[in-house]
Amino acid sequence: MDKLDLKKLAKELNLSPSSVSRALRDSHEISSETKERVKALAAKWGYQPNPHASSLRQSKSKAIAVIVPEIQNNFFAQVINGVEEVAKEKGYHVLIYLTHEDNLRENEILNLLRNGRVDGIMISVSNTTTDFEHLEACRISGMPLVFFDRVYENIKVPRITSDDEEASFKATEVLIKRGCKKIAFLTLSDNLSICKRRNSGYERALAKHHMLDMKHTVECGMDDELNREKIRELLRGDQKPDGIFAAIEKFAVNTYEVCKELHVVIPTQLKVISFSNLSAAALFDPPLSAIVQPAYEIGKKSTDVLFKIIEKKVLLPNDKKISISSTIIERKSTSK
Amino acid sequence: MDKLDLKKLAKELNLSPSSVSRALRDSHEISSETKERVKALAAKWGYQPNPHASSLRQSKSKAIAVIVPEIQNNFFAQVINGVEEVAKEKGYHVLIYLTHEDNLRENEILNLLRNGRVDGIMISVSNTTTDFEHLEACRISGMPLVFFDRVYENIKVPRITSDDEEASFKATEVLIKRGCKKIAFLTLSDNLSICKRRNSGYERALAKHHMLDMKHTVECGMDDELNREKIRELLRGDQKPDGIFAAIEKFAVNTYEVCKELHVVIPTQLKVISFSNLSAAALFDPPLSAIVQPAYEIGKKSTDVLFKIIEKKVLLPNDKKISISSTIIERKSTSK
DNA sequence: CTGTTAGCGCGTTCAA
DNA sequence: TTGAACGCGCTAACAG
Repeated sequence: MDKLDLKKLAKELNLSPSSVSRALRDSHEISSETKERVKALAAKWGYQPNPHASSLRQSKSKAIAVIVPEIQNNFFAQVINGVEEVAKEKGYHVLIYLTHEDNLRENEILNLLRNGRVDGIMISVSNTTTDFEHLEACRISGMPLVFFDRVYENIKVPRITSDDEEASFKATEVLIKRGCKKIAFLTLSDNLSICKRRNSGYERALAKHHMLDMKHTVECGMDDELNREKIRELLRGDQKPDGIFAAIEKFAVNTYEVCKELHVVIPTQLKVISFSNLSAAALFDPPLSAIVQPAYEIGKKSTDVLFKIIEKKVLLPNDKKISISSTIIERKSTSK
Repeated sequence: MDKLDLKKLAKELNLSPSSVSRALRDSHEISSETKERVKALAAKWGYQPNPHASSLRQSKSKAIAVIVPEIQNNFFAQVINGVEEVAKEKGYHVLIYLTHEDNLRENEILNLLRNGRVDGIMISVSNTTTDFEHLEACRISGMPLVFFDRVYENIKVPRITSDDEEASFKATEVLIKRGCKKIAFLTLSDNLSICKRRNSGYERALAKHHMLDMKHTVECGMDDELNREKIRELLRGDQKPDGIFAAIEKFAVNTYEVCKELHVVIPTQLKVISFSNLSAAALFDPPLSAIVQPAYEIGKKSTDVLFKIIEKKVLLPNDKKISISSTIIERKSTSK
């Protein structure tokens, strides 16, 4: 059996292609009798409409794009899981693009998508993104667009995040309540929305407990060895902290590595808490106290909002800025 | 600025749309002078051809599909990373589909893709897949298809895997050399290729060391609590093993959980080794000995082979069955 | 309720 | 070297 199209179905059924098309799309202007006939044959022959023809005609692709910095990260993987779930229900397809934290790559990807390949875009911006013209251009072009987790506040599109500031505040307080006097904050780039918010939460907690003078922020990056070097310095210095709050899971891992190396005992000598969506954090030595973001929910909610835009529904005010609560799981790494 | 198409470019340049099209595709029958003119304007205006029109015309989509059981698993995430890398270089787009280990879902997805939406498919089959007609139908239809990791041997398409049998043999020998006398094997479904191969490696090692009578296989599943229950039984029974070899990372995690609960000390009372691509396995308590699969390489290689098929290149005999070596990292969980 | 016609935007004829 | 015309497969507009 070779190429199957509407015309072939139509000929077999003694109908016109357009009637077949209408029948398959459940048009109200087709008798239920012929609908049945058409659908039966379509099913029997396993007919699938050519998506390119249909997309071309309707100028919509039935596909959405998810742009993330990396995928080898439980958080983003869980988000994608949520996205796929919602997309599937809508009969949509999901395209994945990785920026590898590269602003240039992010730019290229957005360019590729500016031609109708997708009906909407969800993005978590890369940490090297300081120039947002490509995103603004995307918005202006009318492409449905949603930010999640790592957002850019100056562009007026819906943002779905977790409660970073509040969660960081609480996490810092956990350390304080467990007796920490000097808490260092390991963060990524300060031009990253999540880092800014997490930093505010950290500062607010310090301020509340009159510890602002002990504030110590260390900017880490993507390179593990470089991070370890910075953490080594930190733990060897005379301003040695007794608590570390890591804004990124990776940095908690780096901290654990250095502690092993330097024989710094967690939690006795150093308490650690971190953002992390790794379920195996409970098996760490010692089990890592974690701020778990609602990744799957963020994925689902972002996709919901994106579809509202695609379907030109009215966005409620609270669709435009959604914050979903994280959960703090205290484990041994912050115990007394 | 609204919709941009060949016609608009053509008008501005005083050329016909077909000439513009040819110029952009570097046709030899266009003067290099006009080529430059055309490309300059296209770049300036940020022209991107409509992918649906072009796909419809050329019957190719410039997209490939990756079908995986789940994404919240470092192995598959790393594979996708490799896939995206190669696809990007080829100017291809990557569609992601999750089966959630559901044969039915797998079936539906393959059906969706049977109409030209993608030029090729890469799949790691779900563990509930026992009926392979949908895959065979896909192959017969002429759709470029590649299996990776979890393959189905009876369908004649290229398979890219890691050296499961050999790696399992070695892993089992690690346990034996560290003094284990009773080694249990935690596996998923026996109709899964990887599990079959991993089981053979396990058996071969036992046989070599005359321990086949101690063979003990436990079939686990996707439900963590159920798995823990099975492991609890195992560790409480009078046939209590002194070594566990987990075919799937998840089961090692479940084992650790149960050991904590029952105060079974690893590695003194029980040694553990597992397939795992989790870099944080080094931070476990105790650090987990792991068989690390070359996930990223599997992703890249699979995509390379898929493109060879798409481009109708001749497949060398050793493109059809590729096995890439895993690496065993011994850590404290298997020390004496 | 159904058929006919036209055109989505592109790339490939064929003709000049 | 370029332009005009056609059709990929589908669906929306217009008839009947």
